[in-house]
Amino acid sequence: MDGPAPNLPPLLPRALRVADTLREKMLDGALADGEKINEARLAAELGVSRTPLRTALHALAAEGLLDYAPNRGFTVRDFSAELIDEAFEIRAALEGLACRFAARHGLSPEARAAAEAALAEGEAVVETKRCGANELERYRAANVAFHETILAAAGNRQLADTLRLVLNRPGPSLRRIVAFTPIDIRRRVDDHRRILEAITTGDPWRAELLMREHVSGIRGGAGKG
Amino acid sequence: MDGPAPNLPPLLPRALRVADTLREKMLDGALADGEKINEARLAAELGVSRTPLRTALHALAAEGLLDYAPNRGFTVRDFSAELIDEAFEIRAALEGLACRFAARHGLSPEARAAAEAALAEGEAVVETKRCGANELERYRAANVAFHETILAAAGNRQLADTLRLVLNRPGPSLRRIVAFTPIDIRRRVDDHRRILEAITTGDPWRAELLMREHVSGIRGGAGKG
DNA sequence: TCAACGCACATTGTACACAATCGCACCCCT
DNA sequence: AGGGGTGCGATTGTGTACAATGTGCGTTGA
Repeated sequence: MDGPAPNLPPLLPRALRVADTLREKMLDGALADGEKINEARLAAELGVSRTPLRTALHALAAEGLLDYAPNRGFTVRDFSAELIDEAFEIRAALEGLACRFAARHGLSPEARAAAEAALAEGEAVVETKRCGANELERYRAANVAFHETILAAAGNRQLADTLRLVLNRPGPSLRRIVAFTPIDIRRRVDDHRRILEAITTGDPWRAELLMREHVSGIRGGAGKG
Repeated sequence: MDGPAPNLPPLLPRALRVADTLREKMLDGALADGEKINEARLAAELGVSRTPLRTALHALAAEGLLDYAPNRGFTVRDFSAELIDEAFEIRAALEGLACRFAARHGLSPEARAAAEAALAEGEAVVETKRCGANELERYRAANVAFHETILAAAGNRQLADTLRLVLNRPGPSLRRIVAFTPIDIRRRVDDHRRILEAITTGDPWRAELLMREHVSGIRGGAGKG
């Protein structure tokens, strides 16, 4: 048996922790749009040296979250309203593609079970006819599970990576939870059912179309539906 | 008048030069798929210290060109045949989207002129009825110009960034120039004409569909058409 | 013989110091 | 007074030294 505190904490490299922290700050709006980043100050704030910070900054710039100008440093990219709309359309296109791939490959029994479970959970939330914080959180979790299941079933890592980049943007971020009416949730769950049906019946193009419409429909209403 | 050698070379940061160099190597296949990267050795080869090299590596990992495992370093991602097919479908979806945006916004007079010029150049190549290295290069340039014009006309930087990431992958890279028959070129130029027509007549969905088909059709034949 | 432990080497992660560049204000010249 | 050059402070880019972690091999004990 090992000592009282085994060998953990796993101690991820600082650069990764810093990158995550900065992503959070950007999603939370703690880093204002267009803000210039001072490496020395930010490094001091985060309690690390400039080296891992710079690693994180360059990675975030490559992800498209920061702007970088040689010898002039980094600035926070701004994601204003119209840009967010456009980001949703990109997300819709990519998730639609994922849906088509999933339908083409067919769902493994496990994937199908997971999708059904997520769907059932969503319908259970609808059944409550309520729309409090609790229901919202349950739906959000079920929704994320549904989308991730399909993305996994697409079996395309490039697509998954690309989509994740878009999802990390402030706009279509999963964490944007917005007020729903019960009707909104119902409609989205209905969407999910039809999408799953199209996938299981092996209708790739219909599956893609439905998913695209589904994601596009979110915008103008809310967060991740 | 300025001196014999003004103030140049512009001297981009080494990290950026290194990143470009590595991208080239990956496209040229000079870095084998799955190869593990030794920072010290590679830094010595490139004649820089590990610092800018690591910056470049992390950026490339964020772009999806490298795999990164904490404390275990970087490996070159492999892009085998089926992955390339899938990358083309991603590209098709994104370029289709760009096409729709361009059709929705409408083309500025300059953009339209540029697109027409690229198209005319392509048709001029077709007229030669030849398909040597010279014609191929002319068509390639015209093709790139056409696609870039539309992408620019889409006026969506997020989409442009996302697409550029996909284009930097070994598969759908612009630099993959493959042998064409004159008929291939003719068909692609015809595609271009119809796409441009759909854009100028303001038919966004048709424009998207045509572009998607156009890009999908490339695969199974060739490089960037 | 084999498994588990532990040491030593190789490789990656971080900090710090210094060089290069940029921005700005000041000064000089016309 | 205005335009341009110039030096200084601030910020970014790079090299290097060192700490932390992972990996492989040899040893040891049953």
